[in-house]
Amino acid sequence: MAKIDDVARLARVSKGTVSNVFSQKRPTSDEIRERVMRVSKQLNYVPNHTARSLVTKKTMAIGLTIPYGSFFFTAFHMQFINGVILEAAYYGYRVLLDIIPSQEVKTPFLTSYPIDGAVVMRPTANDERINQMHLGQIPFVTVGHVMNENIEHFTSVDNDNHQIMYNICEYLISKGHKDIMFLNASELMTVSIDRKASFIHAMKDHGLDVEEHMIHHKPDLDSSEYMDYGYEETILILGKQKKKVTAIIADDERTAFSVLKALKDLNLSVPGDVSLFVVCGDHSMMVQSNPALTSMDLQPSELGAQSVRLLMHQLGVLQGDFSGNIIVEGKIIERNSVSTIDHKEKHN
Amino acid sequence: MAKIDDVARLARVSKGTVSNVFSQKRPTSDEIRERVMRVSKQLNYVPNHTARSLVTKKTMAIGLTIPYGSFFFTAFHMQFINGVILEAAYYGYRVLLDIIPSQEVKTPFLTSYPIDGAVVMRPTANDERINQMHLGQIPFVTVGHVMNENIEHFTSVDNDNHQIMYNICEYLISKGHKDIMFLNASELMTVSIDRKASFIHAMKDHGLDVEEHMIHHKPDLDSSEYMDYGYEETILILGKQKKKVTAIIADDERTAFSVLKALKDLNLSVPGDVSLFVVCGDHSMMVQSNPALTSMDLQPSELGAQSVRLLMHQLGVLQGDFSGNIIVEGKIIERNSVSTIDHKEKHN
DNA sequence: TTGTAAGCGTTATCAC
DNA sequence: GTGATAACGCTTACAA
Repeated sequence: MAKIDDVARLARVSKGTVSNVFSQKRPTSDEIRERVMRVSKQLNYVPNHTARSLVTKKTMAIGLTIPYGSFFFTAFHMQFINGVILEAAYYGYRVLLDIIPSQEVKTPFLTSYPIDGAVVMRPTANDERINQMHLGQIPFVTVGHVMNENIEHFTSVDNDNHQIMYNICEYLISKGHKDIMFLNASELMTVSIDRKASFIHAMKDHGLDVEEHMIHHKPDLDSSEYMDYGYEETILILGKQKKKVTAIIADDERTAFSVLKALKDLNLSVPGDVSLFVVCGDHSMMVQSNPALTSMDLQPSELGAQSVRLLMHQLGVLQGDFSGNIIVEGKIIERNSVSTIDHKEKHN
Repeated sequence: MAKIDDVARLARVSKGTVSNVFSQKRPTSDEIRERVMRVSKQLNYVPNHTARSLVTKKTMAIGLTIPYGSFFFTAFHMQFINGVILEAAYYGYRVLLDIIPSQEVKTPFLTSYPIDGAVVMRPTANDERINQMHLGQIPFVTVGHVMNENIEHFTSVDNDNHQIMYNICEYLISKGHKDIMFLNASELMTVSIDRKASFIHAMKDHGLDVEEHMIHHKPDLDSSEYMDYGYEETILILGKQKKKVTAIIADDERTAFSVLKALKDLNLSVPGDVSLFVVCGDHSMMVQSNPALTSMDLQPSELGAQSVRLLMHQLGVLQGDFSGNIIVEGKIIERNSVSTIDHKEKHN
């Protein structure tokens, strides 16, 4: 590969000038610029990204850290990633997928991350990756709030998980549901902690008790139960234990579909016997499902875009020291999986 | 951030020695290694990735190039990406998402790619990105074969699209279907070219004519029709034009769901009136759909892993100059969306 | 096994 | 506007 000296020599200018032509950081005369570009094309020269990074201390890449424990992407992840990539590209940044797989990895020793900043998706409590970023002094914004000791971090994007969960409960309760089963996200994630609290809160506010069988958490990725989350719980609680449950809240569409399958196996109809509410999920899937699934739209793509914008502020790409929380609204989208319970009927 | 000199000074060794401790390329005495590590921890030192890259000429990252025109990920993409990331991580490589968005981008001037190699997903005919890689001398493997002038490239991973399409057709024909509508992928992608050819081939082999209304191509991403692909075609051909169609082959699950919706709107049942066959698609979705969708499993995750392995051979990480095509098998998974046509019944 | 010093390919700082 | 030259932080011969 041709290097800057080759171009400089052939164009009979100094390397500094060639550099200026490409970086556009200093003006150059038309004549020289043209000559340099012509020679560059001829030699097939492009500036070496790594060398440039070494001196500018910018990699023009941001890391996208996917939560450990949700390695199988859901629609939420995909849409979020879409939002991040698109927005990052807009500012000339590339996205480095930064996933810590649970499997063994060959990386012998760590090095610094070749990124200027990072978007950390759904941090867990005391998330080790957050500590890493903090130590490495890498600017980052999280989706979902940080719960690490000694780290006060106020740059994050999130839905208002408290509000969202509260709204979902009120929605269901207003339809006459009292026996609600909540299939929450992984216990480790901070969002699930918030949602659980709000679930309990909302129930209490309406004079409803929360029993143990009503809240479940998604198992770890390594767990054999991971893929069946939703199915097993439904079979167990509604089938074997014969608990009364009139509505189920599922954490994502995969879980929702598992529930649907379990309900079918139990000969229970939706929403006739049991109502189903999905937190997030892919629109086209929700629509087509039978019945179409009522859901809470978390606007993942918007979350992704906003998180990048926040990061750009931290990196100085966007003006203004904009740090803080951005709340993206969640909207209930009514479809056909939730029905109203007529309590008089139930009295016989 | 601490640098290697700081560590060297404090540990009273040379920078070369510190380097050796971290890179493990040369043996170091236990005593010194320990001292260096202790000081490093104390100073919070990690080797600078960029500086290392500059001299080793390795970035330890591979690019993952998602096809232009399919910016909305399907299950195929997600599973493929999963396969790539996992396998790359195993060899200590990170993955740089390398998507060329159709929108305007701020990148003023190009630089070299900070990657050691790339996986190019679903290249189009005369794919510009392939030309770029070729020019930049970046090793790459494609998923789907290359159709660029002057570029002979034999390192790719693929399903046997000819065989797959042929098998699908034979499967449908064996069930008595003669009027099959094929909702193909984007016209630009090389896979769609192969599949179209095989579709026609298979039909001809069974004495069936292929009329114009039987083959469609997914519109461009920018097109307003993109999201409705499947719905519009079904309404148009089966509804307005009242063409006889007993089976539909959909390119992905999104398209399949759109078709399902259109069919419902047309008051046509699946598989009673029309059979539906999906190429690829997410297992959990296909299973839960009503009816469960019969599909061809393309094993995207396996494709991803294999493509990385091939790339590792090219990068010398894996031994042996393994270049060529790896074919990943496609398997028909029978569920409930395809029915057998009894031709006697149709004679009244 | 460890130290020394010459790069790696840019950009940045000065002069001019 | 342009040209020298010193960084940038590391690896790697080569020497010791």
